[in-house]
Amino acid sequence: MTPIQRIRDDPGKVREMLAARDFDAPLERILELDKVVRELKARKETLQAERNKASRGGPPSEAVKARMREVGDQVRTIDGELATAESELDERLLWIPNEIHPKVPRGKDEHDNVVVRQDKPKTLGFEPKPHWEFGERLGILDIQRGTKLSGSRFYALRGAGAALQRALITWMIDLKIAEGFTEIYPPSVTKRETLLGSAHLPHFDENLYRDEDDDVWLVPTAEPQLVGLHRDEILDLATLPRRYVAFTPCYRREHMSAGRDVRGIKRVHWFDKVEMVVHCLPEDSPKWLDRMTELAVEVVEKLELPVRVTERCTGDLGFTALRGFDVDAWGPAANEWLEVSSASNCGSFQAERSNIRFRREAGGKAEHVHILNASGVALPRLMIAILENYQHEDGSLEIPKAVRPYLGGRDCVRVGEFSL
RNA sequence: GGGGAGGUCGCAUAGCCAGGUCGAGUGCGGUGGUUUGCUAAACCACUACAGCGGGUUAUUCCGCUGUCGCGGGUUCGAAUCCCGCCCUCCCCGCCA
Repeated sequence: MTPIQRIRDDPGKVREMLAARDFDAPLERILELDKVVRELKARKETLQAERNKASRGGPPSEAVKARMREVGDQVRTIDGELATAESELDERLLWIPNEIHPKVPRGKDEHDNVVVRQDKPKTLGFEPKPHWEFGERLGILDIQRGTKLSGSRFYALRGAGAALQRALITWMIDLKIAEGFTEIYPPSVTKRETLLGSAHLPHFDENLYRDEDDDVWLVPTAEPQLVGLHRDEILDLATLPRRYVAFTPCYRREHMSAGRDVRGIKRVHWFDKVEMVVHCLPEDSPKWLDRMTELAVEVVEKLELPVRVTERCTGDLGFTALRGFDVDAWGPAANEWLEVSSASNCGSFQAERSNIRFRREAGGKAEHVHILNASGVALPRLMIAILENYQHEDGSLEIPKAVRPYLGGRDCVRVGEFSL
């Protein structure tokens, strides 16, 4: 159901949803605009019906022409009012978040998320160094020069550090391909329309980089591209579920989090991510949420890193999600759980905005698909977890067994191999 | 960047140059039916979507409006004329 349908249908329910998400929207104003728009349309259509009738069949008399000139003027007047009301209505509706699944735990922010699973943090037997210190000493992470090149919150990987990340990307994509996902390599630059479809616009607006001249935007994740792939399409039932995996760079301005996580590479303006998106039948989306969460967990587990899975509460759910889980890896030096993936069931929300449908049977009515996304997973935090869990006291880094085949068999990065 | 062609109902096309029952013809595909031992073929019918209103509210139904890449304009009336934009194809140039 689209936002306006939901509001007409049960404004109280929408109000509850807004409160649960700690969001605000002028529902009264929206209902008023909706009413105005409908009335104006009704009046306009009556006039148009009269005009169509008169112009059917051939040249009308001068008297009729004169009358129709009047009708035309009236239509133009209504069009003006309609444009004003409709644009305000449309704009306001874009700011209505998705519904909330009834099972979602209520809560204010991430502190109220519910732990579903939590491994024991690994102990190293010595005091682990933070990833930035460890990585720079080993010569595989160069934050200073990244900053020199591009500013704060940028970094460069060096030598085996760069190779490790590249290996992780390939390995993670291969895991998804083995699960039946199709790899996509989409542009990392996109259009306004695509971002409106995935609902990154308008509410994520201030976190996005853009080029004003050409109205092109840098993607904050591959999600808008993997959703937008099927914009304005009716998907063949036999091709569902559509499972996609993509690697892209991701760009975020992070103006909202200025001052937070400033050290290291936990929160940066540009990072790499492997992302999954599934378009499926509505009845299958709960199952896919679980499955995609498992696929994110799989990555962390195969790297033999401690895993935590939490279910996001109402206040931390995000604009587009009905329900979602976060997957974290433990960082022993950071002494915190690092969010490496966020899995969301967006239901029909993005499919409605992107006009993506399917038919259950030939000639049947087209229904919106359900769309889900999950990171599979984000690289910087995975790199942090590896640097912190696999460091040795002598300053060398062990390479997790799972990615060794992707690094020509390399099992460690020795001290002295690389230097900044 | 310069020049040319073009974007029409799932696909392919007609209609545009001479504006008026053109929301739109034809072929293919699809759906239903007739015929048939079965299949094929043939024949017949149907075959976009959205919004609003009415009847029913389980499905079916009726009326109106809009949509011929998108947005404007001209006109009593636009798929058809004019302007802007987007996209595709071809040729030339330039850069990789």
